Amino acid sequence: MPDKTKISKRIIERLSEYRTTLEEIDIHGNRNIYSHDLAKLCGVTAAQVRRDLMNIGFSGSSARGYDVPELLQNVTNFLGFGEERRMVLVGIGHLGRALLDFFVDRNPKLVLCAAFDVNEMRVNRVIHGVRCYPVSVMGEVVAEMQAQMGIITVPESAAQDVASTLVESGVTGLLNFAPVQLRVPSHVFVENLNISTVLEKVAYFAGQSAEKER
Amino acid sequence: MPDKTKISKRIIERLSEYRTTLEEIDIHGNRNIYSHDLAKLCGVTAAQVRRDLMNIGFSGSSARGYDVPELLQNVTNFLGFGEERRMVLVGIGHLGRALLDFFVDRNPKLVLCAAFDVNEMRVNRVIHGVRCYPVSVMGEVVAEMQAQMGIITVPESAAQDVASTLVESGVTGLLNFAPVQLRVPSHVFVENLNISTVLEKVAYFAGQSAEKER
DNA sequence: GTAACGCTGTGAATTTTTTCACAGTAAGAC
DNA sequence: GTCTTACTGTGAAAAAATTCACAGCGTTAC
Repeated sequence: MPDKTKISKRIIERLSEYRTTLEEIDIHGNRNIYSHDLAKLCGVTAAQVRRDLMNIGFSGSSARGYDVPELLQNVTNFLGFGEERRMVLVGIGHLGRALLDFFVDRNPKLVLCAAFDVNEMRVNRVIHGVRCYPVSVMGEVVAEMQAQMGIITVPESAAQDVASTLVESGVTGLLNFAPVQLRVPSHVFVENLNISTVLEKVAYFAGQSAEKER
Repeated sequence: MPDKTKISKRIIERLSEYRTTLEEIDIHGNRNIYSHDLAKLCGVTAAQVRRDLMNIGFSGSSARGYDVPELLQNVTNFLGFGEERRMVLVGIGHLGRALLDFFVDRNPKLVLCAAFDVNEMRVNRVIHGVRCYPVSVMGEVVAEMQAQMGIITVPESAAQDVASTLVESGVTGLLNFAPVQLRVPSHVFVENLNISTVLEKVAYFAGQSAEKER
């Protein structure tokens, strides 16, 4: 494990992208890759790639670039996928179901181990291999399974309660789709993903471009 | 329209969040808000809020803070929601459907006006008020409707073709869920939203927190 | 052998983003 | 009226992120 220096969110995002890309390159059988090429595939600059890899203490060769399998291994370990991570999903609406669907055949070290919903119609069954429970047993099940992460796709009004319960049960990372600022202890990491915000951003810049075009 | 200075992605994201929050505050009937309070609701600092509003040329009062309806109006206009924006969705899988669902009762100026899919089973009908077409007519329909934005939720292998067709038909902003770097002309804005990347980020920091706890 | 090439690793410079800190101001108390 | 208070607007400082630019090196060509 390289070092514990504080690594920023931005760098982690890029490392994750490098990892996904490297997996594909590895499958294709390419043994080496230059910073320049990896950069292009990920939409960043070559200097950025080199700097990021420097940050996690990985070195390449000046003639052959980076060894793909070795780098993949290193990035994977750095991100903590050496061991299995368990997570749960709360809220089995359309978005929740899309996520359940999404997990089929994804990162095998990120395991979605349970899903919860208040609606009785949606629980006590298995969707895409994931068992669905009523929220009433959420705290208990999460603690028992030692899940580390929670994905929140419930309506805004329920999000804070869900978050609190998850945190009490040992969860230290949340991905929150509800458009509300969650209050959690400082040791818990929260990533907010507000679809409206993302769309409005695209709308703004789409407008800018359209303006320039005229 | 305030000014032409280059405004960064980061600022636009925050403005969008302020906007959503202000709408709720407005509905609640509060007429004024301090930078400090808006900041807390959005998870940023007060100085940040003041700086951002300064960037779009909005001023408050030293005694009453910001006038809520006026600020909401200003931010809305700045983001370009004075007029209607049309967008289309390509890929009516689980994620696409979740997004169709999501749009019910959202920003009334961001109109999802059509959806497309290759699968014949999914088209020629109306889902949540949105008409679904086969991709074969996509270019034609998009151009006719003058859609400005496209949301791509097709598999990785089809994403580039879809993007190219959309751009040819006049789209200048893309929200891309496929884990691939799209090649588009420089006047087109692309926002990539890779769920895997977001999750891996949460996993990393959840791990860090869990480690600290021990 | 040695020359030429094109890569990495990385200090240093630059640019961008965020925070600090305080002058200026309007409202309310009295 | 004057005093107090708590806010905004904003230069300036600080911090963070990115890019530059080049020394140093392994490989290949000849």
